[in-house]
Amino acid sequence: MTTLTSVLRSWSEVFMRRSMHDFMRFSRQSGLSMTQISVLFRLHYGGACGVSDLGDHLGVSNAAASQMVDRLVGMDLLKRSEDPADRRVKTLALTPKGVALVLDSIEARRRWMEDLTTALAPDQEQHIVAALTMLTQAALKLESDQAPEPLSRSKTYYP
Amino acid sequence: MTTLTSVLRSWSEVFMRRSMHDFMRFSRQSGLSMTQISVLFRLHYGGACGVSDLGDHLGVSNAAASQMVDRLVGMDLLKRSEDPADRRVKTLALTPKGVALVLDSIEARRRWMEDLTTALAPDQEQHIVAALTMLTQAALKLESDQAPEPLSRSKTYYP
DNA sequence: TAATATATTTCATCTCGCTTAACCAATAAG
DNA sequence: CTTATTGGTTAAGCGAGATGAAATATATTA
Repeated sequence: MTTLTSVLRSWSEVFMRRSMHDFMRFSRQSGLSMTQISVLFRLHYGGACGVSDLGDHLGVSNAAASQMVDRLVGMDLLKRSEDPADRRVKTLALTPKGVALVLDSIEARRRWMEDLTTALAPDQEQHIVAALTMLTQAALKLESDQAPEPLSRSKTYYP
Repeated sequence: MTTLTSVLRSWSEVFMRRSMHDFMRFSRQSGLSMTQISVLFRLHYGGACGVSDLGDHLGVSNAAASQMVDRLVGMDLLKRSEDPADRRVKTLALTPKGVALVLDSIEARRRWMEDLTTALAPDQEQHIVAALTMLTQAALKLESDQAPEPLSRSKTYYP
């Protein structure tokens, strides 16, 4: 029998395999650790921030965050600049090279989805759109139901 | 307009957020690194194997694999035993504690899917089952089309 | 102004995971 | 039987990433 649960499991298996595979490839090609990638995506999606914000985000001491930033700056992926409003804080932002790296990764995923789309018959599309919409909304509802408290630092960003 | 691509992106966002969140939580709670988790899942899904098989799987030297195994044995998650057929090889297998850890993680994912299922109206189910089936098959087809060569060591296992 | 709090960096030190090289034991090949 | 070859471990050393404690510079508060 094909219950929703089993179909869902099959789908997430193939989807996860793909995602993980892409992630690993990205990590190897760029030579970046998971943490470093997380920092880049945090800055891309979450916008510029200070060193200790990053520390909070990663769940790590300020000293560790500072050193992490230092390495990324050394790779020309991040730049540090003084916040004119409060000259204690160093505003962190992606360099053009950093942005390019992030966009490449996003593009790879987009391309896969595009390919997937073309692998489907046009008359299948409509049903799938409807189904995925429902599924996404159900998942979002679950998310808000199950996390009445803030997800706090676990707000992870990924390629 | 809601193209399939955009729906797919929304879905993968929420799905990935969930998966990553679970993964990170598992990693923190168990105190295990990504590599260590990968080893446990490799043994769970792939069955017992020798030290160098593990090294191949992880893409590292035998020495590194041996040390990794040593740490996991120290945590009572793996056990080493001599293969009676070829006494050079040490057969690796999960201990009960190791199995329990893996099963916990699998169970968490299963529960989420279960919850997701119940968050859907029963009359939606049928459509979603059909849609996901199509989607999964399309993705699998893509997979086999795009990887005529063996994916080799990239055969990752995940929680 | 003086005292205190905040943001970041630096330093010494630790652990993890990796590498290469040397090594031992068991098996396979000549 | 001798000589590779193979599977695994050990040792020395490296770099990443973490920590706590101390240092520095800027803001805030009493």
